[in-house]
Amino acid sequence: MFDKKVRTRFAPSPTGFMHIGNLRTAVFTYIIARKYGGDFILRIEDTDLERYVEGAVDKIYETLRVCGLNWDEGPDVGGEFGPYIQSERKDIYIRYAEQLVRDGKAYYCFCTKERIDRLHEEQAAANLSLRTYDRHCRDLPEEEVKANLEKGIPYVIRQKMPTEGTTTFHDILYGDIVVDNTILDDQILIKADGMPTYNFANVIDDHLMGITHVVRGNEYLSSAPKYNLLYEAFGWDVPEYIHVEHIMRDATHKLSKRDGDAYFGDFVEKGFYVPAIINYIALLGWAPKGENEIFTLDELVNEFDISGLSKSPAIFDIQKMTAINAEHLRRLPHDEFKKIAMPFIKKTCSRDDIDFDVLINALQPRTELLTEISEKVDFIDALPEYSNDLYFNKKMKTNPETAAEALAIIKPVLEGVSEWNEENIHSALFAEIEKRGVKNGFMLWPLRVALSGKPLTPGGGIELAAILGKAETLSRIDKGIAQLS
RNA sequence: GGCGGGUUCGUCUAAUGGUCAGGACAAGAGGCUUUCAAUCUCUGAAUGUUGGGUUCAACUCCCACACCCGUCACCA
Repeated sequence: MFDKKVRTRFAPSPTGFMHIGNLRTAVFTYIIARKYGGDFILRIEDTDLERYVEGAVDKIYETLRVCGLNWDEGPDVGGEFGPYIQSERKDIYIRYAEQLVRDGKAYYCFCTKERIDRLHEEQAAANLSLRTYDRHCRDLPEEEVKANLEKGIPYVIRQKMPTEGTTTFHDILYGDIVVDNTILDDQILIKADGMPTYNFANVIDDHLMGITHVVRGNEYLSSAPKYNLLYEAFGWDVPEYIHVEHIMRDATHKLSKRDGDAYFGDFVEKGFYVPAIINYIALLGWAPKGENEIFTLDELVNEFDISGLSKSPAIFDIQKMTAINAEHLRRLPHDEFKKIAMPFIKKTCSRDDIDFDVLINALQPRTELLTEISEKVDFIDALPEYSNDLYFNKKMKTNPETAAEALAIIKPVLEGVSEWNEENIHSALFAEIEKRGVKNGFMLWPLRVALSGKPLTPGGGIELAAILGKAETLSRIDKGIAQLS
């Protein structure tokens, strides 16, 4: 299976944004190349002129780069098997198709689109289960072909399919798949506009570029046997195929653009951290050997094994993805998390005289999505209006009256803290708590409320005090006392 | 409809003839705690609610059936 250097390719069509299912295919493709010390090639399949979207190629580059899926050969970085954009390879395909015609394995077809449509309608009306081309031009006399060509009648090139027997196709995951040749259509190789069809261009390019492992979506499984016939016609070796199942929205629907969140960019916008996205989608349709499921891309390469790939569709679960995201964020070194979190903090917090390191420490274990951060720190700039009801806490046995008492005690204690840091605030407060023999919550719950005005905060009263600084802390305590009297 | 493929807790999956069918997310209960956060502990939850066969033994192999997905383009 790996007797020659592994070469894999990711071959997207520039028709829009990067779909998450497509990205997963890219991830698997990349991983296989890296895992076996091979090359990862990027090829742009733009043979459908009508569906081409301006800027889509740049989007592909950008997404792959952000994800760390670096390619060894491709349109922008070059390579010895270029060009890597199919529209620039037009002549190559035509040359190979014409070779097949000369060998009697393909033929010019002058049938109009209208004729084919009519044919299919008739077949449907006759309740035929098969709708194939009737091979009208398959055995046209040579003179007629020549005459038509000279007259400039538009044509396509079709492959002659065998009319009997079976074709066997092999997939690493699915094993041998055998189909009856009678169901095979004389497929079009070159379209009337001179562009190759996807099927044809794929075979030519994969062969010419020395691709050893083809990873692609499951939707190609049914048409796969046709490929073998093409390889056979040229006398080429067939690469290994790995078809991966779809990512589903639910049991009966694929994750599609209609769901609004099927694109890579959508997830980034929602606050997902890129390595976590990669990690999660890799887990959709693939399972590691051990019980750990948190991996960076490099770790995935290390951990990957084809036998872990699944043959059944996987339903996308945003909750699990969120959990994995949170875990990735938690594992980040302090400074790395700070770098990532800062832009989100800055969205609602303009102050820079606060203790960011304490804030980061409080935030890091509590962040599931990066976008939550902005809302979590919005009390720092200005204390929001809040209701005294927040001072009620059943478990802590606090209420507005006990809170007023507690804040009055806290104020002079904190005023006495000369070097303002988390540790000193903590020991000053706890000394007082011990002295008075009260519950921690008696003092700390009101402090947290007075400093934040929020029911939920990154950290408790001591951390908030450390973050806000002495002056701001004391001023907010005063505000709390005033509001309670 | 023909053809191809698939089917284990709600979800992702492990177990490729022998395990109390395991883990993670989610859910529920509890502990700790300065929060409804974080963390820890525990619980419930599945082999297609099908039917046959092979075998000492079937989630695993075979045959039906059911359901789901894909495909049948001058789209990829």
